[in-house]
Amino acid sequence: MDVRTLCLGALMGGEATGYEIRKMFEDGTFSHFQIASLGSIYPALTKLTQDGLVTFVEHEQENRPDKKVYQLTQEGRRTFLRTLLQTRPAEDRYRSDILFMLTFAEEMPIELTEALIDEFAARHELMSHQIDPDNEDKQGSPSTYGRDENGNPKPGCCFVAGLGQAMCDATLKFIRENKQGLLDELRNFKARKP
Amino acid sequence: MDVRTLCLGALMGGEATGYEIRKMFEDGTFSHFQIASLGSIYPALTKLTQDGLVTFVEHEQENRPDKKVYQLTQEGRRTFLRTLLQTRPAEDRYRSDILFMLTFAEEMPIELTEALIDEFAARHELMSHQIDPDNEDKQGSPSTYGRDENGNPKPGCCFVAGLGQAMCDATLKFIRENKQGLLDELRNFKARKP
DNA sequence: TAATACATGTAATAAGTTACATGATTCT
DNA sequence: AGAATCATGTAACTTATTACATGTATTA
Repeated sequence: MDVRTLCLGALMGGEATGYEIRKMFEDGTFSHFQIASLGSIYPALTKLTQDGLVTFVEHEQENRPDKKVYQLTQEGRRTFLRTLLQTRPAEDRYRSDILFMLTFAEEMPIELTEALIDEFAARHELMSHQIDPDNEDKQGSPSTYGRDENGNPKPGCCFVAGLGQAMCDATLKFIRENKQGLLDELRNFKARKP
Repeated sequence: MDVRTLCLGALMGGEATGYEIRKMFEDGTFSHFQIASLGSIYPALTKLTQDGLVTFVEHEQENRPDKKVYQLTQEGRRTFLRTLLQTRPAEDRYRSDILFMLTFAEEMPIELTEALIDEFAARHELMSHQIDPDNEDKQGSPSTYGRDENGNPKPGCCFVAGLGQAMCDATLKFIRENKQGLLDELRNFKARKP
């Protein structure tokens, strides 16, 4: 799924600037299962504008670049919906340097192993927070996303959020239950053959 | 983590061909948290050979290209271990078209939603299988990986495999418990405003 | 004082994927 | 008969990342 489609999807929840769209992928609704950086979002929005799938209104600001608030056109909405129906979703891909490194735990100092596990846990704790739809630290954030016009949470979003939460919880639980065991094993392992 | 490092890691478990290394990322030990395609593995091995980090022995075969069995050099092993100690692991990144699409469940036919969920479940079921270290359909596979010279499973590998399994299980459990609920909600949702 | 948030945009670069090229054997 | 497995390798292409460019206001 290319960044253009991702942007269309992001705008399904209402108008937003490029900067705000990035936040959805960094912190917000989509953060745990899609990524898109500013360097790809801005060109994508330009392209979408040329193709008539989005329009923008320029809001002047003091001491800042003009803010461009993008919105789907009818054509854009239709296109996105069509894409949804026609696209065979690509394989999920998860890549984790930490897990790869932990595979070689025997070869590194135990402190490093522990640090890696702790970092893995910390990141998942953070993710768990970001997913939480009730978590509105983001006071007045652009997050109409995940909710419809009446402020009701959308079932699809809830389901996906719940799934993300479940994955995080499982990860954290596994670490709680197995970290010490691994570290002990590693100490034995190293004692036997130094 | 670039493909070269990934290849070095793959060879930490013993000798292997480029083709076999790909399998480790496709089906094997690393499949659930790293990816590497043949088009990137072969050039990486060539580069590593030039740099003296790996060597290969050519085994002639009938009716096939000669098989190149790669092996770490001492220098290669040292380099990998150093990388392990020095690398700040990059952020984990998970991307899932299916989850992205499911976010928009309200906008598509219920059958599609269900199909997407089922496919997501099926893929995780498969992954769960592939992770399972006891799963030796791969009779006599090159998988010395995850085990040391004596055939003992390596604690680090077990931990990572267990974690992957836990994530899969959590995902499957969540789907079992929430799929019907979502579909019902969607039916209500659509009944209210068609 | 340094970093972060806000705000957009471009361009060089890096990186990997897909497709092409070749070809026998085995499974379905 | 067709697909998949084994086996390597190259090259065109796509794609996104990183860095650059610019600048204020707020927070730590």
